Amino acid sequence: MTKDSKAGAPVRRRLAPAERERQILEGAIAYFSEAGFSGQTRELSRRLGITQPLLYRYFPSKQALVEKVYQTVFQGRWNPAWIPLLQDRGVPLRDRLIEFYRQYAQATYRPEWIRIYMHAGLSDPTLNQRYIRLVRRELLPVMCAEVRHHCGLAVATDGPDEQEIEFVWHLHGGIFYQAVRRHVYRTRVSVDFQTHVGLVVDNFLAGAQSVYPRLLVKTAPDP
Amino acid sequence: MTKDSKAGAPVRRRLAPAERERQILEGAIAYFSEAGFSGQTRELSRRLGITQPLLYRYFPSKQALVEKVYQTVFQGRWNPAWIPLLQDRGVPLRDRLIEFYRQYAQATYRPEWIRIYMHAGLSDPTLNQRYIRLVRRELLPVMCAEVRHHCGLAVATDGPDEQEIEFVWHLHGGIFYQAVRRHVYRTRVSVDFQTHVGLVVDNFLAGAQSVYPRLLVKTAPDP
DNA sequence: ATGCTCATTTAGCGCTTGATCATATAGCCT
DNA sequence: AGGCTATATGATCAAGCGCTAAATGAGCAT
Repeated sequence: MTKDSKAGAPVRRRLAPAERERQILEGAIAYFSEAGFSGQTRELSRRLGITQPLLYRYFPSKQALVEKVYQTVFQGRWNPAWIPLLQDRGVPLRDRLIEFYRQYAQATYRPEWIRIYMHAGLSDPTLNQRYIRLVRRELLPVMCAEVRHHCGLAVATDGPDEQEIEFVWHLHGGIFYQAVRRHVYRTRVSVDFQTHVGLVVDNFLAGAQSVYPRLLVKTAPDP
Repeated sequence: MTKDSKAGAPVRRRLAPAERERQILEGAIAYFSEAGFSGQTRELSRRLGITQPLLYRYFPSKQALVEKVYQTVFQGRWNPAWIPLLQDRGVPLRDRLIEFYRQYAQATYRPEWIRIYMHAGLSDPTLNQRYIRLVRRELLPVMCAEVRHHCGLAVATDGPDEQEIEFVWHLHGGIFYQAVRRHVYRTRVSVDFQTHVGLVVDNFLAGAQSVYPRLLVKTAPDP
């Protein structure tokens, strides 16, 4: 029986500070995405195989660690190149949308992203509101414009109205909610994501041909 | 200066047990839907204007109170009459779907329902999985069948396949997610719900005409 | 091998939490 | 008015929380 074969003698491993910090942050993302931000530092340290006070050598407080988790998970996942991708009219709109959602899903439809996003929304939705403003300002107007063009309609000079925004948001939210079912409710979603997106995008675009003109009645009243 | 003008002397009100229990339960629903189930019994009692030990006269433990909250919020909000409503082919399918979502929204798209549902999903998704099984078993197959009929296609005898279910779930989830944006992220949704549902339902049905036949290729391969 | 440095642990403080029990008093019955 | 009942409160416990400070020892330079 060696010295550390029993629980009494822990294995003390000395890591380079940068490496240890990275490890703690990674563990914190995994743990807080499961337990939420009311998860305890002791349980986090237990999962990391370190003692709890060690966390405080690398992060001044739990709050600071939590904010670092936010930063790490949500920073740099938005790709500005998605906008020109969606605007490239040399490619059929359906293909642009499908390719966009392939990339967008890869960036954000991940367990940590989705779960931390929902945890944040329930405790303090400031982050979500900021993200939604981003989507609402950068992404949705572009989608509106491209759908209009796809339907052979003029693009409004003063931008889309609320009804139109909500209309494309239904597409966006419906796809996102599949990820919520998968990663929050942990239900099995046994269809291929790409195939599914292809179907709902085609459904959306085909339906838009007949619905979109009616949607615009208010913004452009018949003469 | 009267006896209870200062904080030192609380107003002790003696209620009928049934009334007090009802009041605590109502307050617990409001509080836990905001703070989540990691909310504290002391804060709950403070909001109710009672002392914390009094909670334990009516509920044996916090866990028991939480479970009563679950029961109260989710029990009896599902209306079996929705199924025959959706199957009534004397009414156009678009009108059936719009009326269904009007009633469904009134029953479930409420702040407490949505928020507690999401809180539950993140901490222990058992409840959500049960609810989703209900939707998946009772609601979605009916919607699939009615959409098929609406598109002039034969209804599959062995029920819809996964791809088809996910397809109608996109409609369902997209509408639900608008309620999540409203009640979880607390963003303003400044369109009329009925008008919005009308648009996305029409969009869905119009698109289905062209997409649904392709969707069924796998279940009914061409001879 | 030996000593030094600082990453890591052990011990523990102050506070909050869910839960308990004895005490006090509101409100009905007579 | 006076007494009884049981609703409500005050005091408090044990466990768990974020966080701190001193002791320890792993791993490098020499």
